[in-house]
Amino acid sequence: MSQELPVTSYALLGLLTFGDELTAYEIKQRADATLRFYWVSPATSQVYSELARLTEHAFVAATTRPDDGRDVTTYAITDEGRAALRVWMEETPTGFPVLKHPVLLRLLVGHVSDPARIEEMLEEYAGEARRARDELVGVRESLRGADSPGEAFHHPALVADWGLDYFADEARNAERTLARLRAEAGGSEGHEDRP
Amino acid sequence: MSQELPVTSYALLGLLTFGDELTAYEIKQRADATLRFYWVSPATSQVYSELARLTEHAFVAATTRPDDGRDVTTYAITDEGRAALRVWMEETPTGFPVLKHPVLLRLLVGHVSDPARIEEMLEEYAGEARRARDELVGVRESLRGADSPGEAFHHPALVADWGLDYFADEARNAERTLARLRAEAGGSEGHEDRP
DNA sequence: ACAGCCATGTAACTCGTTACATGATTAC
DNA sequence: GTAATCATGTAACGAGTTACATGGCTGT
Repeated sequence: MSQELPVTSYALLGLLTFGDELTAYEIKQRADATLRFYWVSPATSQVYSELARLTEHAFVAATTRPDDGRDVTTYAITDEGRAALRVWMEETPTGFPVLKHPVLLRLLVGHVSDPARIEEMLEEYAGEARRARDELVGVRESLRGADSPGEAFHHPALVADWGLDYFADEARNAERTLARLRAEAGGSEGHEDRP
Repeated sequence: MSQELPVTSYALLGLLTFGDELTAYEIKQRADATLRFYWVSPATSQVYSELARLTEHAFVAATTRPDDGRDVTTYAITDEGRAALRVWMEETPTGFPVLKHPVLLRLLVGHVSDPARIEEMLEEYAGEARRARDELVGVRESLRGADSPGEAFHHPALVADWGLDYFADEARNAERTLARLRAEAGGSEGHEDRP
């Protein structure tokens, strides 16, 4: 009954399945630390509105408690929420990944731009991919101790390992393409058939 | 003057830089054949509305010509369009790729689902990634003959080669993760410390 | 005769973003 | 005292989607 929620809703709901109760603010942080790499980094305002919707559906329960004078609201997943997440996982089609890759988009139309600019872009991107990988290494390390089969962070660890490979592959592809472009530029100045 | 267009606009504009003049319908097909893999597959209706906007900006020129009785409109990039594309390429930040990966999202919360369902999902995805790669092989083949440095499809060929690697890596990661899950399930039934 | 492709749009809607606003507590 | 972080939202907007509508031409 009702798989009519956007995927991001289920994603946020999923962040609450690790045994703790979080504020919207903390959920946003958790999303930035993990979801960001392979789904999205929802805007803070969206986190609040999705939580409001999840509360309406009774998939999460909000608890408002005074904390040092001010009121703080924490959210916990409910049994209905867990059931809904399970139904979504098992009965809705997974769908194929969507990749929005501005580097590849710009490379595609590289012939309208300065070759040096394209090379610069690839170099920058290789660096960014390596930095993203380094950040993920940090995430992966933080899972150690509870990442064995059956433990709480086993699946997140599998995801992180996949991500580590992905970013390494991206950096490698950027560097390989860069090397090809440089070899061409160096091999013959401007034109082909010049001995 | 005006980099205020959405990236998809420039993407469609870029599809018109390969020396031909296309109908909206054909642009949609070209997008489905190439852009789809690393940007988006815009809805047909969006192709029409983006082309209308690009025409307003004089980045493309529409030519309506009767063809077998009915009127057919083709679009060609203008000099202004080429200049705008170049400015966009060289003066706006490229941005980091956004990956919406439903397989990784579901794997992350795998502990709320049936393990068999997760394995099934990974198996399916590995197959889909291989099929996507096969389709890209077809695209890559179609570029042969004009893919050398300096030729029209050199950059698209670089992109396609990158994509071939990407999909192979995805299939490999899916299979590796699947193998890990199966090894765990087979190695010890349910719990850990049982000899 | 009918399905499928070619070709062109309009209308309604939703997801998600940016900008804005507020205020309290903590660290320097 | 002032900057950063914690915490919570509202409002306006834009990109992109689905659903709908139309009609001619092409192959069987």
